[in-house]
Amino acid sequence: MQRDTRQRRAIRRVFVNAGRPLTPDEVLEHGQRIVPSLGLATVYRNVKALADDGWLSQVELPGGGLRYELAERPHHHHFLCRSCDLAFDVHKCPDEVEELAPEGFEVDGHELILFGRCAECR
Amino acid sequence: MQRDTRQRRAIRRVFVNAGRPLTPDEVLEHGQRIVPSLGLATVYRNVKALADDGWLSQVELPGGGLRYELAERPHHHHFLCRSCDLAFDVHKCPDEVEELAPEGFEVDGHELILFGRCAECR
DNA sequence: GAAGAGATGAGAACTAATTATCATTATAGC
DNA sequence: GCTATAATGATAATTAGTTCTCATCTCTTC
Repeated sequence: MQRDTRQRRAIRRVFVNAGRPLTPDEVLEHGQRIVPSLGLATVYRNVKALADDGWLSQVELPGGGLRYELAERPHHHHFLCRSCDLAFDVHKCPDEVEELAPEGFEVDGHELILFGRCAECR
Repeated sequence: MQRDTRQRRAIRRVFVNAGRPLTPDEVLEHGQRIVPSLGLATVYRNVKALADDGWLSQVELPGGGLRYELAERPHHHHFLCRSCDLAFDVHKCPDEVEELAPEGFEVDGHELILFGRCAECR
Protein backbone atom coordinates (compact mmCIF):
# COMPACT_ATOMS: atom_id res chain seq x y z
CA MET A 1 0.00 0.00 0.00
CA GLN A 2 1.00 3.62 -0.30
CA ARG A 3 2.39 5.32 2.79
CA ASP A 4 1.80 8.82 3.98
CA THR A 5 5.34 10.05 4.61
CA ARG A 6 6.59 13.40 5.86
CA GLN A 7 8.25 13.91 2.49
CA ARG A 8 5.13 13.35 0.48
CA ARG A 9 3.09 15.62 2.76
CA ALA A 10 5.75 18.32 2.37
CA ILE A 11 5.68 18.03 -1.42
CA ARG A 12 1.90 18.31 -1.50
CA ARG A 13 2.06 21.35 0.74
CA VAL A 14 4.61 22.99 -1.54
CA PHE A 15 2.25 22.72 -4.51
CA VAL A 16 -0.78 23.95 -2.57
CA ASN A 17 1.15 26.98 -1.33
CA ALA A 18 2.82 27.78 -4.64
CA GLY A 19 -0.26 28.17 -6.81
CA ARG A 20 1.87 28.06 -9.92
CA PRO A 21 3.75 25.42 -11.96
CA LEU A 22 6.96 24.19 -10.32
CA THR A 23 10.02 22.38 -11.64
CA PRO A 24 11.37 19.44 -9.62
CA ASP A 25 14.23 21.69 -8.50
CA GLU A 26 11.82 24.29 -7.19
CA VAL A 27 9.87 21.58 -5.37
CA LEU A 28 13.12 20.37 -3.81
CA GLU A 29 14.12 23.83 -2.70
CA HIS A 30 10.78 24.67 -1.14
CA GLY A 31 10.29 21.17 0.26
CA GLN A 32 13.61 21.28 2.09
CA ARG A 33 12.29 24.18 4.14
CA ILE A 34 9.76 21.72 5.55
CA VAL A 35 11.83 18.51 5.54
CA PRO A 36 15.50 19.52 5.29
CA SER A 37 16.73 16.02 4.42
CA LEU A 38 14.47 15.84 1.35
CA GLY A 39 16.31 14.45 -1.68
CA LEU A 40 15.87 15.06 -5.38
CA ALA A 41 15.09 11.43 -6.18
CA THR A 42 12.22 11.55 -3.69
CA VAL A 43 10.86 14.66 -5.37
CA TYR A 44 10.92 12.97 -8.77
CA ARG A 45 9.32 9.81 -7.39
CA ASN A 46 6.53 11.62 -5.60
CA VAL A 47 5.80 14.13 -8.28
CA LYS A 48 5.47 11.26 -10.72
CA ALA A 49 3.25 9.29 -8.36
CA LEU A 50 1.04 12.31 -7.66
CA ALA A 51 0.73 12.88 -11.41
CA ASP A 52 -0.23 9.23 -11.92
CA ASP A 53 -2.85 9.64 -9.19
CA GLY A 54 -4.24 12.63 -11.06
CA TRP A 55 -3.41 15.03 -8.24
CA LEU A 56 -0.77 16.84 -10.30
CA SER A 57 -0.55 17.46 -14.01
CA GLN A 58 2.45 18.07 -16.24
CA VAL A 59 3.07 21.46 -17.78
CA GLU A 60 5.51 21.73 -20.68
CA LEU A 61 6.73 25.23 -21.29
CA PRO A 62 9.61 26.40 -23.46
CA GLY A 63 13.00 26.30 -21.79
CA GLY A 64 13.26 22.58 -21.25
CA GLY A 65 12.28 20.58 -18.22
CA LEU A 66 8.84 19.55 -17.12
CA ARG A 67 6.89 21.48 -14.56
CA TYR A 68 3.99 20.25 -12.47
CA GLU A 69 0.90 21.95 -11.09
CA LEU A 70 -2.23 20.99 -9.19
CA ALA A 71 -4.61 19.13 -11.46
CA GLU A 72 -8.37 19.61 -11.42
CA ARG A 73 -8.16 23.35 -11.63
CA PRO A 74 -10.15 25.61 -13.93
CA HIS A 75 -8.82 26.12 -17.45
CA HIS A 76 -5.95 28.61 -17.46
CA HIS A 77 -2.68 29.48 -19.15
CA HIS A 78 0.82 30.52 -18.23
CA PHE A 79 3.20 33.42 -18.06
CA LEU A 80 6.93 32.73 -18.23
CA CYS A 81 9.25 35.39 -16.87
CA ARG A 82 12.30 35.83 -19.09
CA SER A 83 14.25 37.20 -16.18
CA CYS A 84 13.72 34.80 -13.26
CA ASP A 85 12.36 31.92 -15.35
CA LEU A 86 9.44 31.32 -13.01
CA ALA A 87 6.09 30.28 -14.42
CA PHE A 88 2.84 31.92 -13.29
CA ASP A 89 -0.80 31.27 -13.93
CA VAL A 90 -2.90 33.41 -16.24
CA HIS A 91 -6.55 32.98 -15.40
CA LYS A 92 -8.07 34.42 -18.53
CA CYS A 93 -8.36 32.70 -21.88
CA PRO A 94 -9.23 34.09 -25.29
CA ASP A 95 -12.28 32.17 -26.46
CA GLU A 96 -12.55 30.16 -29.62
CA VAL A 97 -8.81 29.74 -30.08
CA GLU A 98 -9.31 26.20 -31.24
CA GLU A 99 -11.12 27.44 -34.33
CA LEU A 100 -7.84 28.82 -35.62
CA ALA A 101 -6.40 25.51 -36.83
CA PRO A 102 -5.91 24.90 -40.55
CA GLU A 103 -8.56 23.12 -42.55
CA GLY A 104 -8.73 19.39 -41.84
CA PHE A 105 -6.89 19.52 -38.52
CA GLU A 106 -8.53 18.17 -35.38
CA VAL A 107 -7.83 20.21 -32.25
CA ASP A 108 -8.18 18.67 -28.80
CA GLY A 109 -6.37 21.18 -26.62
CA HIS A 110 -4.31 24.33 -26.58
CA GLU A 111 -1.72 26.19 -24.56
CA LEU A 112 -1.15 29.91 -24.50
CA ILE A 113 2.11 31.21 -23.08
CA LEU A 114 2.82 34.86 -22.41
CA PHE A 115 6.45 35.97 -22.15
CA GLY A 116 7.82 38.99 -20.37
CA ARG A 117 8.89 40.13 -16.95
CA CYS A 118 6.95 39.34 -13.82
CA ALA A 119 5.88 41.96 -11.29
CA GLU A 120 8.80 41.03 -9.06
CA CYS A 121 11.47 41.36 -11.76
CA ARG A 122 10.38 44.69 -13.20
CA MET B 1 34.83 34.48 -44.80
CA GLN B 2 31.75 32.33 -44.99
CA ARG B 3 31.53 29.78 -47.77
CA ASP B 4 28.53 28.77 -49.77
CA THR B 5 28.67 24.99 -49.53
CA ARG B 6 26.43 22.36 -51.04
CA GLN B 7 25.41 21.38 -47.52
CA ARG B 8 24.36 24.86 -46.51
CA ARG B 9 22.44 25.37 -49.72
CA ALA B 10 20.66 22.07 -49.15
CA ILE B 11 19.73 23.04 -45.59
CA ARG B 12 18.35 26.37 -46.73
CA ARG B 13 16.34 24.65 -49.41
CA VAL B 14 14.89 22.23 -46.88
CA PHE B 15 13.52 25.08 -44.80
CA VAL B 16 12.13 26.96 -47.77
CA ASN B 17 10.36 23.84 -49.01
CA ALA B 18 9.08 22.73 -45.60
CA GLY B 19 7.16 25.87 -44.63
CA ARG B 20 6.92 24.65 -41.06
CA PRO B 21 9.22 24.35 -38.02
CA LEU B 22 11.78 21.55 -38.29
CA THR B 23 13.90 19.71 -35.74
CA PRO B 24 17.59 19.12 -36.56
CA ASP B 25 16.74 15.47 -37.22
CA GLU B 26 14.08 16.43 -39.73
CA VAL B 27 16.51 18.79 -41.41
CA LEU B 28 19.05 15.97 -41.61
CA GLU B 29 16.56 13.54 -43.07
CA HIS B 30 15.31 15.95 -45.74
CA GLY B 31 18.76 17.35 -46.40
CA GLN B 32 20.21 13.92 -47.12
CA ARG B 33 17.82 13.60 -50.04
CA ILE B 34 19.74 16.50 -51.60
CA VAL B 35 23.25 15.81 -50.26
CA PRO B 36 23.33 12.17 -49.14
CA SER B 37 26.57 12.52 -47.19
CA LEU B 38 25.14 15.29 -44.98
CA GLY B 39 26.00 14.77 -41.31
CA LEU B 40 24.15 15.74 -38.16
CA ALA B 41 26.96 17.97 -36.87
CA THR B 42 26.78 19.98 -40.07
CA VAL B 43 23.06 20.44 -39.62
CA TYR B 44 23.55 21.74 -36.08
CA ARG B 45 26.36 24.05 -37.15
CA ASN B 46 24.48 25.53 -40.07
CA VAL B 47 21.17 25.84 -38.36
CA LYS B 48 22.91 27.74 -35.58
CA ALA B 49 24.77 29.95 -38.03
CA LEU B 50 21.61 30.68 -39.99
CA ALA B 51 19.84 31.57 -36.76
CA ASP B 52 22.71 33.89 -35.78
CA ASP B 53 22.41 35.52 -39.20
CA GLY B 54 18.73 36.07 -38.54
CA TRP B 55 17.68 33.83 -41.42
CA LEU B 56 16.18 31.22 -39.09
CA SER B 57 14.51 31.59 -35.73
CA GLN B 58 14.17 29.13 -32.87
CA VAL B 59 10.81 27.65 -31.98
CA GLU B 60 10.38 25.97 -28.63
CA LEU B 61 7.40 23.70 -28.43
CA PRO B 62 6.51 21.13 -25.80
CA GLY B 63 8.13 17.76 -26.29
CA GLY B 64 11.76 18.74 -25.91
CA GLY B 65 14.20 19.72 -28.59
CA LEU B 66 14.42 22.99 -30.42
CA ARG B 67 12.89 23.51 -33.82
CA TYR B 68 13.81 26.14 -36.37
CA GLU B 69 11.79 28.01 -38.96
CA LEU B 70 12.33 30.80 -41.46
CA ALA B 71 12.59 34.12 -39.68
CA GLU B 72 11.07 37.34 -40.98
CA ARG B 73 7.70 35.79 -41.54
CA PRO B 74 4.36 37.28 -40.50
CA HIS B 75 3.20 36.65 -36.95
CA HIS B 76 1.79 33.16 -36.59
CA HIS B 77 1.42 30.25 -34.20
CA HIS B 78 1.81 26.50 -34.20
CA PHE B 79 -0.07 23.25 -34.25
CA LEU B 80 1.59 20.15 -32.81
CA CYS B 81 0.28 16.79 -33.94
CA ARG B 82 0.07 14.34 -31.06
CA SER B 83 0.30 11.44 -33.45
CA CYS B 84 3.22 12.17 -35.80
CA ASP B 85 4.78 14.89 -33.65
CA LEU B 86 5.20 17.26 -36.58
CA ALA B 87 4.72 20.99 -36.07
CA PHE B 88 2.66 23.08 -38.46
CA ASP B 89 1.98 26.76 -38.85
CA VAL B 90 -1.28 28.39 -37.81
CA HIS B 91 -1.69 31.65 -39.60
CA LYS B 92 -4.41 33.17 -37.50
CA CYS B 93 -3.96 34.79 -34.10
CA PRO B 94 -6.54 35.79 -31.50
CA ASP B 95 -6.07 39.51 -30.95
CA GLU B 96 -5.29 41.18 -27.68
CA VAL B 97 -3.96 38.05 -26.01
CA GLU B 98 -1.24 40.05 -24.33
CA GLU B 99 -3.84 41.90 -22.30
CA LEU B 100 -4.53 38.71 -20.38
CA ALA B 101 -1.48 38.88 -18.10
CA PRO B 102 -1.94 39.44 -14.37
CA GLU B 103 -1.71 42.94 -12.96
CA GLY B 104 1.84 44.30 -12.85
CA PHE B 105 3.31 41.88 -15.41
CA GLU B 106 4.99 43.18 -18.54
CA VAL B 107 4.32 41.13 -21.65
CA ASP B 108 6.65 41.25 -24.64
CA GLY B 109 5.59 38.20 -26.62
CA HIS B 110 3.35 35.20 -26.72
CA GLU B 111 3.04 31.73 -28.19
CA LEU B 112 -0.15 29.83 -28.86
CA ILE B 113 0.07 26.12 -29.46
CA LEU B 114 -2.83 24.00 -30.65
CA PHE B 115 -2.70 20.27 -30.03
CA GLY B 116 -4.48 17.52 -31.91
CA ARG B 117 -4.17 15.42 -35.01
CA CYS B 118 -3.03 16.80 -38.32
CA ALA B 119 -4.93 16.27 -41.56
CA GLU B 120 -2.54 13.47 -42.56
CA CYS B 121 -2.92 11.52 -39.31
CA ARG B 122 -6.70 11.60 -39.05
C1' DG C 1 7.13 -2.21 20.36
C1' DA C 2 8.37 -5.65 16.75
C1' DA C 3 8.21 -7.03 12.12
C1' DG C 4 7.39 -6.51 7.33
C1' DA C 5 7.39 -3.72 3.43
C1' DG C 6 7.20 0.55 1.18
C1' DA C 7 9.89 4.93 1.08
C1' DT C 8 13.98 7.53 1.41
C1' DG C 9 18.58 9.62 0.18
C1' DA C 10 23.15 9.72 -1.98
C1' DG C 11 25.28 8.89 -5.74
C1' DA C 12 25.86 6.20 -9.96
C1' DA C 13 23.86 5.36 -14.28
C1' DC C 14 21.32 6.46 -18.02
C1' DT C 15 19.25 9.23 -21.91
C1' DA C 16 18.60 12.49 -25.55
C1' DA C 17 20.11 16.60 -27.29
C1' DT C 18 23.84 19.22 -28.46
C1' DT C 19 28.73 20.53 -28.98
C1' DA C 20 33.69 19.63 -29.59
C1' DT C 21 37.56 17.23 -31.87
C1' DC C 22 40.29 16.43 -35.74
C1' DA C 23 41.69 14.36 -39.99
C1' DT C 24 39.93 15.08 -44.53
C1' DT C 25 37.50 17.64 -48.19
C1' DA C 26 36.01 21.40 -51.04
C1' DT C 27 35.40 26.34 -51.81
C1' DA C 28 37.03 31.21 -52.98
C1' DG C 29 40.43 33.97 -54.65
C1' DC C 30 44.40 34.29 -57.18
C1' DG D 1 44.84 24.90 -61.63
C1' DC D 2 46.91 25.98 -57.06
C1' DT D 3 46.75 27.41 -52.34
C1' DA D 4 45.02 28.73 -48.03
C1' DT D 5 41.58 27.91 -45.08
C1' DA D 6 36.77 27.34 -43.84
C1' DA D 7 33.58 23.50 -43.77
C1' DT D 8 32.52 18.75 -43.39
C1' DG D 9 31.55 14.17 -41.26
C1' DA D 10 32.37 10.44 -37.95
C1' DT D 11 32.77 10.02 -33.52
C1' DA D 12 33.78 11.26 -28.78
C1' DA D 13 32.55 14.27 -25.18
C1' DT D 14 29.50 17.04 -22.73
C1' DT D 15 25.31 18.46 -20.56
C1' DA D 16 20.92 18.65 -18.12
C1' DG D 17 17.35 16.15 -16.83
C1' DT D 18 15.74 12.06 -15.03
C1' DT D 19 15.83 7.29 -13.33
C1' DC D 20 18.05 3.45 -10.97
C1' DT D 21 20.46 1.03 -7.12
C1' DC D 22 20.77 -0.34 -2.63
C1' DA D 23 21.66 0.16 2.16
C1' DT D 24 19.01 2.35 5.58
C1' DC D 25 14.96 4.29 7.56
C1' DT D 26 10.17 4.75 9.01
C1' DC D 27 5.25 3.97 8.35
C1' DT D 28 1.61 0.62 9.21
C1' DT D 29 -0.27 -3.21 11.27
C1' DC D 30 -0.58 -6.52 14.75
